[in-house]
Amino acid sequence: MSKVTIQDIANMCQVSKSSVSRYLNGGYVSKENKEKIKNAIEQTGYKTNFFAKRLKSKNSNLIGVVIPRIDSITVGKVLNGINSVCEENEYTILMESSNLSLKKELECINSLYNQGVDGIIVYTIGITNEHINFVNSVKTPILFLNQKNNNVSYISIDDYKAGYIMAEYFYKNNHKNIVFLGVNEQDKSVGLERKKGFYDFYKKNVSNYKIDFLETDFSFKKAYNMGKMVTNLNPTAVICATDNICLGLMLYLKEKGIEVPDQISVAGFGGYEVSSVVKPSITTISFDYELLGKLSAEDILNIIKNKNRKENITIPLNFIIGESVKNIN
Amino acid sequence: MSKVTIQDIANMCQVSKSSVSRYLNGGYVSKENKEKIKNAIEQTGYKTNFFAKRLKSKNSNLIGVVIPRIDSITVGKVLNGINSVCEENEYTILMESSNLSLKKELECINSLYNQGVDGIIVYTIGITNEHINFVNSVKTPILFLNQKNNNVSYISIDDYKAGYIMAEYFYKNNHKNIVFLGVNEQDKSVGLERKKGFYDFYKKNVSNYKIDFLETDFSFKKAYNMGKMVTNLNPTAVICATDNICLGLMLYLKEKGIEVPDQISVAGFGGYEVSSVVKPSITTISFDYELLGKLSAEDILNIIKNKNRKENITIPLNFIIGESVKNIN
DNA sequence: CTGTTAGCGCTTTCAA
DNA sequence: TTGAAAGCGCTAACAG
Repeated sequence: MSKVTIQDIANMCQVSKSSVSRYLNGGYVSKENKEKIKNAIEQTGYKTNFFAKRLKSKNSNLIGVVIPRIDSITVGKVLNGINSVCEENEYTILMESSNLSLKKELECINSLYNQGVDGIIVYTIGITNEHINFVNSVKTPILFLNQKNNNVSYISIDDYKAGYIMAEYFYKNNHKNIVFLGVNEQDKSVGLERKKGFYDFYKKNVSNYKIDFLETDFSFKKAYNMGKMVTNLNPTAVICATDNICLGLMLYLKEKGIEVPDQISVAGFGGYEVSSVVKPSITTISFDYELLGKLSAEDILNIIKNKNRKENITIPLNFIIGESVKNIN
Repeated sequence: MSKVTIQDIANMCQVSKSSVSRYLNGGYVSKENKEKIKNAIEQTGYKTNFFAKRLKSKNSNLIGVVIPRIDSITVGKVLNGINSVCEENEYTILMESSNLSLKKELECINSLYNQGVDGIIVYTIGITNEHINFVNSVKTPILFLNQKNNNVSYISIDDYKAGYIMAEYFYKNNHKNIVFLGVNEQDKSVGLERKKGFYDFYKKNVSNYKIDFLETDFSFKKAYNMGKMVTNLNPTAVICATDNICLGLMLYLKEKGIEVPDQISVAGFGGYEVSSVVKPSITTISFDYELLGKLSAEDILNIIKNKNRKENITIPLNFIIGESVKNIN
C-alpha cells in the first residue's frame, strides 16, 4: 500500500525523482509534467514517507506536549487550544503525561526531545533548576505553561492577580472575617499564587481583618467534608481555591440549612460551567484555558519559525459576579 | 547537541558503525568493544536519530489515537489508560481530535496512517463503510472503541446491557410509568444502545407500562431546563442517559421542592465521582473507562507484535445502587 | 525548467 | 565477532 515511492511515480512519468520532489514541494515543474505527476500520484495513492522526509529536512512538524495528568477538564481545554492551532499549521502533537511527578516531567521532556520534536510545550507542575539547565543545553524551543519563571519562556495565568481581585471584591462587600479554603502550596498556581494575591490585598489595604487558612484537596468530596471545620470558624465569607471546592462546600451548607449568601458568602476560581447553573450561582474568576493553549501553540510555532519571541505572556482574567457573595454592609 | 551520530562514536572507538549499531540493538559485540562504545556514548551524549531509525526498521513505536474531543472526563480516562500501557512498552502516543466530526475522524485516521504509526486506536463516533474500507485497505492495525461493528476490531462498553440491567432494576422497584431522558441516537453508544437495552427489557418482560422519551444533550444546563417537560409527564421514575443529565434534572427537582426518591425516582449512567457525594446519591451504572483504554492499548500492541488477535472485547459493568430510586410497591 | 549526484543516520546482508 | 557496502525514501545543490 504505502510502498509507492517517489521513484515509482518518477518512472511512471518518465521524469527524475527530483522533479517529483519539486512538484511535491512547490518547485519548478513544467505544466506538462505537473499534470502527469499529479495523475500518477492520484492513481497510485502515493503517500510521502514521513520518516524519510524528516530525515532530510531537519524539522519534524511535531510538537511535544507534556501534561500533568490527562483526566482534568482544565488540561483538556488547554490541549484543545494547542490542538486547534497545531492542526491549522499541520503540526501533530506528541503527548506524554507526567502524572503529577516532577521527576517524570523531566523524563517526558527528555523523551520528547529525543524523538526529534520541533518544540515542546510543558504544562508544568514546577520549574526546577534541572528544567532550566535542560532548556539551556538544547536548541529545541521549550515553553512552559502554568508557572512564571523568568529563566525560561512561559505563558501563564495570573493567579496572583486573580486572588488579589477577588480579595478586593470581598473587601468591597465588607467581609473581614474570612476562611480561605485552599490547596497545598506545592501547586504553585492554585495553591500558592491565588492565596498570596488574596492575602496581599488585605495586608496592604485593610487594617482589621482575619483570614483563616484551611487546606483541602481538589476533590468535591474532601471539600464537602471540610464543611464543619469551615463553619466552626464562623466566617462571613469563604474563598475557595477552585469552583469545585466551592461546590463541595455549598452542598454541605445546603444540607445544614445554612443559606448562601444570606448567612455566609462563598466564591471560587475557575469559571466551570456548572458554577453558573447552580443555585445560587457562584461568583468566580474564570480563566480562558483554551486561549492559553492556543497562545502557547502559536508562540512555540513562532519561535520555531522565527527564532525570536515576544515577551512572556499572561492570560487575562474574567471576573464573573454570581449570586454567592452578599454585601454585609 | 544531537549531531553526534553513530559514525562519530564509531570513529572514537575505532570500530565500524555496524558494530555500534549492533551494540545498540543487542547484536554480537566483543566485551572489549562493548565497553568502549558504552563509554563513548555516555561521553558524547549520543542519541539515536529517531527518523533515520524509523526509515529503516519498519516500525515507529508510535501509536496513533483519534479522540472525539479532548475536554471530556470520559475521554481523559480512556487516554489515561492508553497512556499507561504505551509508556510501559515505550510507545508514544500521536493524538488527533475529530471534534465530533465524522469526516474529520476519517481524516485523522488517514493522517495518522501517513505518519507511519504502528497502530491506530479510534475512539469513534460512528463506524461507516468508509471506515471499513480504509481498515481493509491498509495493513496498519486499527482498533475501534465505543462502538460495536463486526467488520472491524473493536473494544466496547456494553451500553445495551447497561440499559437492560437498569430497566430490570426499575421494574423490580415497580416503576411502569417512566421518562427516558436521553440524547440523540447519532451517538451510538449513549444515544442508541442504552435506550435500546432499556426499552427491550420492558418490551420483553412487562405487559402494561409506559416509557416516554425526551431528548436533551450532554449538558447539565439543558437537562436542568428539561425539568418541566419531564415533570409534566408525571412519571414515577426517570432514567437519564448520563449522570450529568441526572444531576441537572435533580437540581430542577430540588428547586421545585420535588423529593427524590420519595416523589420521583431517578437514575443515570456513568458513575461519576460527584454522583456518589450528591444527596441523594445517584443509582447508576459505572464504566471503567481507564480499563477500556488499557485494554485497547494492550490489544493493539498485541496485534502489532503477534498479528493475531483474540475476540472483540466488551468491558464489564458495575452497578451502583444509590439512594435515588425507591420501590413504590 | 530538468536530471545527476550526493548524502541525511541508521540497519542489515554478506564475506571475511 | 567484525567491516564493507548497499540501501530505506527523500531533498538539495549543481550543472546543464
